[in-house]
Amino acid sequence: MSTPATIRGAGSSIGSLSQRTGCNIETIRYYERIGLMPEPRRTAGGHRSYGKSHERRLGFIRRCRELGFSIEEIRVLLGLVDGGDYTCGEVKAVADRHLDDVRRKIADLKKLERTLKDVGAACDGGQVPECPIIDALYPNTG
Amino acid sequence: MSTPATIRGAGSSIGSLSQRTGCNIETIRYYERIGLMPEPRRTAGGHRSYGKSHERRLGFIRRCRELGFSIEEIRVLLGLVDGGDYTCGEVKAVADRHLDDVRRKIADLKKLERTLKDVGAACDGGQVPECPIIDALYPNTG
DNA sequence: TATGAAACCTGTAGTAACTACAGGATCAAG
DNA sequence: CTTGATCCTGTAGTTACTACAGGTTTCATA
Repeated sequence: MSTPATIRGAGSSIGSLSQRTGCNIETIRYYERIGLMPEPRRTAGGHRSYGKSHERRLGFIRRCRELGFSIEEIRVLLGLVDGGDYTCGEVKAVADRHLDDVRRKIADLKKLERTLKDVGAACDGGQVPECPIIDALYPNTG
Repeated sequence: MSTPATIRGAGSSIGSLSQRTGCNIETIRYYERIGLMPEPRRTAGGHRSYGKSHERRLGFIRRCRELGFSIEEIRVLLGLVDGGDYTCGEVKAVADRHLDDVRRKIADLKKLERTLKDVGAACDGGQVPECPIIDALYPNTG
């Protein structure tokens, strides 16, 4: 009458939290070690026991990571949330700074893509030795 | 009548190689340690002494890194060059694989950019607590 | 030739964000 | 009570460098 890991609010094991969130076990322990996740209660034998709030928080962290926020950015975000008195402006500042980062990365990669395409275009991929790509990769060959 | 570091083909110091290539000293030593750069000759006192071929090779490595090739990809490329019997096709294969990687990264970042923009749009950045960005970052808040 | 600062040497440890063990304890089912 | 799955801690590995500490060499100047 219940999922194996959640028997009447007794809390769930790290394994089942891992399965539900898609975050692997070592990573959950890692987040605890670096202080993103709070220390959970333990069973008599010392096994970690998680509740709903842990799952929510871990979900938040994972979502942020998917969106490319760094651990330190997430720490700031969580600090605001934990403090409880954050404003929209504070949160938006973090998000906007991050958006700028992402846009810069896109621009860099696009430049890179063009160069790689150009470099590759010079080469027909044949059996001939002395590939023009190699030459192109030597800066100002003289 | 000569640059301080290059006295009559005697080879240049790691410091001047660093300056000419823009690659910092620790990194040059690191490339040597991992086998990308060959061990250079040494002075009587044990200081590294580089020639033109080292500068060319280091230039190649740096250029590849700028283009986002990983150290292992560069190792493959250099292996082909060092072997001397590479074909255009082999080189192009490495470059094309890398170009695919870059394009995948661009696509991912663009998706991310859209999401961050959407998330940010919900927020007016005001003084109000309870920012909608935070809510958006909790996955399926129920 | 002596001196002293700048550059160099080796080896180790730190960075980001995890992942992967080793070696042992606990849990849940039968 | 046994057994196999899961969990525990602690340490080391990953990528591509960077940053020391503590000591030696070089080289321009006095």
